[in-house]
Amino acid sequence: MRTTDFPQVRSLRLFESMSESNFETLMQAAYLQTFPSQLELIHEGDPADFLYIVIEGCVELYARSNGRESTMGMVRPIGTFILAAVLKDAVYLMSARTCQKSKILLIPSENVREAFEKDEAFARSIVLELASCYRGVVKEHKDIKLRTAVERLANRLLRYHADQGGNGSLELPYDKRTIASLLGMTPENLSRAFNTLKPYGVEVDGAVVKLSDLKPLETLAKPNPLIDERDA
Amino acid sequence: MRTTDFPQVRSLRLFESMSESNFETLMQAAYLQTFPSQLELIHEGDPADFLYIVIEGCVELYARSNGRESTMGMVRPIGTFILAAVLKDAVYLMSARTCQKSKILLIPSENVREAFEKDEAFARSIVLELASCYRGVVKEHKDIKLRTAVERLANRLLRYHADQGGNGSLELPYDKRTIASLLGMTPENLSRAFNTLKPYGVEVDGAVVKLSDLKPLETLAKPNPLIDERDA
DNA sequence: CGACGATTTGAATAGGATCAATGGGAGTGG
DNA sequence: CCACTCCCATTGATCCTATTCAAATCGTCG
Repeated sequence: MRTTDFPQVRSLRLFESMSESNFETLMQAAYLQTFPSQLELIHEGDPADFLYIVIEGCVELYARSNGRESTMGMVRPIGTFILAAVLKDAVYLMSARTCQKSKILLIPSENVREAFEKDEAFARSIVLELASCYRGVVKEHKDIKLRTAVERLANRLLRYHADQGGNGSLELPYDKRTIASLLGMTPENLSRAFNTLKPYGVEVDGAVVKLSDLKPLETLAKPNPLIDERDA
Repeated sequence: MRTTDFPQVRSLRLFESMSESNFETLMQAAYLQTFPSQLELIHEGDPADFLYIVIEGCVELYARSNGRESTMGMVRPIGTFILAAVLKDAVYLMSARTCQKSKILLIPSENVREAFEKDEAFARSIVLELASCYRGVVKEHKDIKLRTAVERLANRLLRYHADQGGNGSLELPYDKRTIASLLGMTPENLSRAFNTLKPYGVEVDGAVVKLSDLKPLETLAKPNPLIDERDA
């Protein structure tokens, strides 16, 4: 794996201030692999052998307990996952599977920790990355503890809408079943939540959602930057 | 504030590998204050001016949205809170109030970030601390997404029981209303959940809970180390 | 003793889950 | 190109969980 293969990886906040030679060393230890859809990449409880970076495709993070399963997050290019487990040399708390054919970069945990020890700038970048991830989960936790299912959906729609340009229309980025699980509800309940939002100007056609009037939707959703806005 | 004032602070994982002089500098910038019970220390949305360390007493982290409020966590000596906001120079995502008369050490954010820039060992400690906090929230998030209220209570009781020696009896560490909010339910529902657990050998008398038979309780709770166990 | 707050209990309601059945593409094979 | 199949999404009916509102009880503290 040569450094020049991945300018996008290099440009990740996590790596950009790393020294060239340390980055090179890290990349030389890494593997680039393409996986088919629906392949389980990691399984919760297993030791964290690799840090994963999604180069192409999409990865779902999920967790199981008892007989239940819930989607914990989605990772799209260029994004990393399970950094915390790698740094702590602990077991994964979440499982991960591809939801499309995906190109993934795997960096052995040991090498990440070594680079973390050797490269001061990298250690600092990791702090900021971890702090962002941490705040992300806190926001999700607030979302689920402080809002009803319909409110969570309304706010999520507003977020996707803003992300996609805010021109009155948005495309759902994942299967509805996945979105339902992300939002902590069943697919049936998601479907009903969409119906509940119809009087608020939400029109669903497959994966396309049209928002004909933001005002009433925002009144219902009461978006809160301390929950809905992504950190810098 | 002199270094020798706080051997316990120095011994925090966060500070123990910091250089003596940097630690001294940090402590000299810090304030030690005693606050009465029920005082709001920080308010979500405000800029993170200080890193807080609980020396004595107890602090509740909570969040509000819409008209609702939920307890996000409790901090006891010697524990820090809102490290992530301080490092990112961002606003607090949670509010905090004392739940007893408490002695708190406040370190100006700027000084923490300065130490983080200057002291390599400190930066590394922060990474491990943040990674632990991150994994803690992920576990709470799994808890609430994968379990019913009764299951959450059962597992929490088992955790307190183990923490307190596992001799068949435990004391609830907080008000029932607080525990209810921590577990994501109403006080009424907590009361009913206790009743539901009665046939499983759970006997409640005020803040004292007796577990007469762990087997059936564990069968119901299905404790999962990837949710219930604290990280090292 | 009296007052207050916390907890518990009861009744009614709402929110969400489950089970079952139907409709609707997307992809496959003829 | 069409029929078939499969999976996803939707809808309906019902059940269960949890919230809300109200009232009673308990304990503590002055």
